[in-house]
Amino acid sequence: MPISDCEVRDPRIRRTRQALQVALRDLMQQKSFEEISVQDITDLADVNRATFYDHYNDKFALLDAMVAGGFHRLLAERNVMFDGTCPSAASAIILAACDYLVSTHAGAECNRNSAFEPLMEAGIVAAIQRTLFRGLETRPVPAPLTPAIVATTTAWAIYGAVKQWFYTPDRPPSSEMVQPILQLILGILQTAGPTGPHDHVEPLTVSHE
Amino acid sequence: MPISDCEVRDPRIRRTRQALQVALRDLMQQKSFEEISVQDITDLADVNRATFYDHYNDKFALLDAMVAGGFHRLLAERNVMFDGTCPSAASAIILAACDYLVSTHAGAECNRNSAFEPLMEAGIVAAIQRTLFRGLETRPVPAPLTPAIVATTTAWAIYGAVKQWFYTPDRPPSSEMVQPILQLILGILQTAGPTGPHDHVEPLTVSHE
DNA sequence: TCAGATAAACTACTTTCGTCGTTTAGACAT
DNA sequence: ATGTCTAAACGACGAAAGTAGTTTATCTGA
Repeated sequence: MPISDCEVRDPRIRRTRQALQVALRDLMQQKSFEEISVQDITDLADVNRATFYDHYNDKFALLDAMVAGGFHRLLAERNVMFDGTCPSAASAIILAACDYLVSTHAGAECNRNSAFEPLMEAGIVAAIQRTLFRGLETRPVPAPLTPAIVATTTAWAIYGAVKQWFYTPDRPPSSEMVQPILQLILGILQTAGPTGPHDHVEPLTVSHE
Repeated sequence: MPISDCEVRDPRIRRTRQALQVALRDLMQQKSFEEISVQDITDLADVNRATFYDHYNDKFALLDAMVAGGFHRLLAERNVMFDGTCPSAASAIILAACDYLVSTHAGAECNRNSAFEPLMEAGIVAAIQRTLFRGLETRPVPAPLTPAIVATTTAWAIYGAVKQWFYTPDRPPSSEMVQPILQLILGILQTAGPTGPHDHVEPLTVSHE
């Protein structure tokens, strides 16, 4: 039975799981997701096929972990942290989502079929949601809303906007879309009241490297 | 090879596909989605297993068609039409999403794993998006936004809110959540300007039966 | 009504999936 | 260093997934 992916201490587990994720990523440069078998992945990762199932329920679970982890890492690399006061950190999240979507669709196309896209999308949205929630969980929101609802709504809204931008023919560069998308979703975030003690909050630091 | 699902003339095709969808729906009252095999579905639908693949690529595609069609039908039954002016029709969409989510999760639980949930969610969101887009496509929006982007963003935001409500412990009844959720997403819709010729637009008619 | 078209049934086959039980070997604490 | 714990390897198995080709039955249009 598979074990949770976060906070794995044993280096053997990390090595194997990373090998599987790298193998899947590389294979997706050539084939579409549904053409890839578990055997293909384990062959390339050089682990036994049965071992695969010690870590993931199926290839969908592997994809899920890969996307969620990859996007979360992208946010971490860019030092994106959201503390509840919106503007700059939210922009960084939007831009990261644009970049990630572009990067993952660089390889083989025809992934618009099957369960691939919805699954990848769910992973991205979940990562955005967690980031937003960390900044919102202590803030008051009018009942019956909750910080979780505000965070989830914003996360889904952001991804929806980015996705539609991505599939727009002759889309403008992502840098020009960040502000308009931010304006779209700002109304949701403003539902949350000011953060507890202080009335003024310093804008969040965001650095691109 | 599967054929598109909309506008099927041959009654044989309609009968078979409906039988498959009904079978899957009934089976999901007892087992979780991933426990259901194609054989189970075709046995209950009383069609040959090979015939299944004449209509759908796999059971995920069947689920997709079932959810999208089912939710679309729910909207149609309630006479939900969105013509671009927000309030009442948007409320009806939100309420329908709540109801549909509750109804589909009435049977076997443990569907939070695997690809089931993301796939179902994608179907619902797509149906919401199409409904919104029909009402928005002729309205002006500030560049570089497009009616499609506004519609998609709203659709995803609505579903995100409803989903998080659904998973909230001791959640209030859906009727009490419609207004707060509407307030959350209203800001997005208001990005779209007034509909073409007339400055005042009559509220959309919505009837529940 | 009849003829052509085509969906469905059916059989048979290969591939992939998912699991089980055993063995091997690497990680970690003492 | 040494012993214990446990992940990984491995082989084998049955079940399910897909696919291919042929036959049968039904719809559709003239």
